[in-house]
Amino acid sequence: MKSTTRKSAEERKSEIVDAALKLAGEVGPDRMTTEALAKEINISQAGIFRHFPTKGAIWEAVGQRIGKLLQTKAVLTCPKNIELGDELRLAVVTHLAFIETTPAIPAILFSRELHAENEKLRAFFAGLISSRHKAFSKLIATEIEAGRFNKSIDPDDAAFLVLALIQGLAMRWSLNARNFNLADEGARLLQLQLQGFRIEAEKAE
Amino acid sequence: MKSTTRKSAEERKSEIVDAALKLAGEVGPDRMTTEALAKEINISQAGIFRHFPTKGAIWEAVGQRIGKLLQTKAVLTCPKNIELGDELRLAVVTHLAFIETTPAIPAILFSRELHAENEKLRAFFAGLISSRHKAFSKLIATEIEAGRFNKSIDPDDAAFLVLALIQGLAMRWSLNARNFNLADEGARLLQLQLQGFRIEAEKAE
DNA sequence: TATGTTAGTGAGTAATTACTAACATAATAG
DNA sequence: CTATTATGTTAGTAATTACTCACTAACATA
Repeated sequence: MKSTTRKSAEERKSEIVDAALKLAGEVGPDRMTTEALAKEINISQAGIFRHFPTKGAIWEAVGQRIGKLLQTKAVLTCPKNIELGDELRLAVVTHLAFIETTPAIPAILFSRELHAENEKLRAFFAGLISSRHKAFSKLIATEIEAGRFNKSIDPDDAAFLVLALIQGLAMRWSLNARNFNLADEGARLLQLQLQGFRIEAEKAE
Repeated sequence: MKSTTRKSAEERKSEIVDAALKLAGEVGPDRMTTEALAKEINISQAGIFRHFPTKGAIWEAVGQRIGKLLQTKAVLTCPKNIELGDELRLAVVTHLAFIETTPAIPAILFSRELHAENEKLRAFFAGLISSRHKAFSKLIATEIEAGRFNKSIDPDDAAFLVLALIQGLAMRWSLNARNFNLADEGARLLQLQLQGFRIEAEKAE
């Protein structure tokens, strides 16, 4: 199929990153070959390398795309059918909802590409996670100062528990073929988690 | 290097599984090639296939080995320097200590081999996790019945939180090049986690 | 000691996959 | 309208890796 129209490099690059995100979620990061990528957007495999010098560069671009999405889109994807008591719950449920629409994220997080092959990608994700941890920690500190959370709690540790909740849930979601609702399940577990942090109120129903 | 002594098939099989566990932890499950396996035990690469029909079969054997280790060795590896308040904490810290001595476990849990290539291995690990979940859930239910945990807590959900704690911690450990003490860090976080479940006692120091 | 069995080897093969080289044509600036 | 550049193609390469095959040496034992 000889193409008659060509796209700008910018557009193609974007298409390639789109396809990478899609395939990383669908078939897994390590099966996302340059061949599969090429088929997805209907160009030749070699054509990919017009736009990225190495496959590693594609992964970097995917990382940056995810970073951008997290900034710009995350809030929008927050489901409206969940009651939100506070900012922390908003942040967590929003994050989960975003993961649900972008399953490539946990897939990449559990991938060989990240853990063994691509140091830059690992550093990038480590940074993302670290920034989430800081954000959660800050929100928790605020709750403590406001007297809503027990003041004996270390905000950093509590933030680790919340992060672990997300990651553990993502892992279970992944192992269970993504066949339950992340945000719903997460909201329920988070309720229980935060209840443990809270000071003497509605602990028993 | 022509060998002059030969080992029994049983012995060799065991050696191969040992080497697989070791290499999966050291270089990662997906870099554990049959070549590397062969070098590790000083036989030819082809020799591996005298004992296992496919590489997948090796993974299955590794899974079973891990299952056995969990049963028989887990309790023994529990570190003595940690005070244990109750059975639940014993179970979790023991589990973490075992992971620490067998880093192949999280490595496999995050591997493509498990998530994408080997359905049997996935099922096996899913079973392991499920059995841990049940065990934790039971222990938590006991605590609730004994009046030490808040009775509004759902034991299954609470067990998910505890499991998530372990898995999230293992992920952080893995991403941080295993450069902190799993059992110690886990014991501290668990303290905070369980404190949230407990009924009105020593909540503030 | 003859004979069959089992553990082992060396030399391949087929498939996959990131990446390159040489060439081709659409888009576009002058 | 033409020259140049950017985007694309086809056809390859080199490396990796699970797995096979023909054959051999150690071992058991009748």
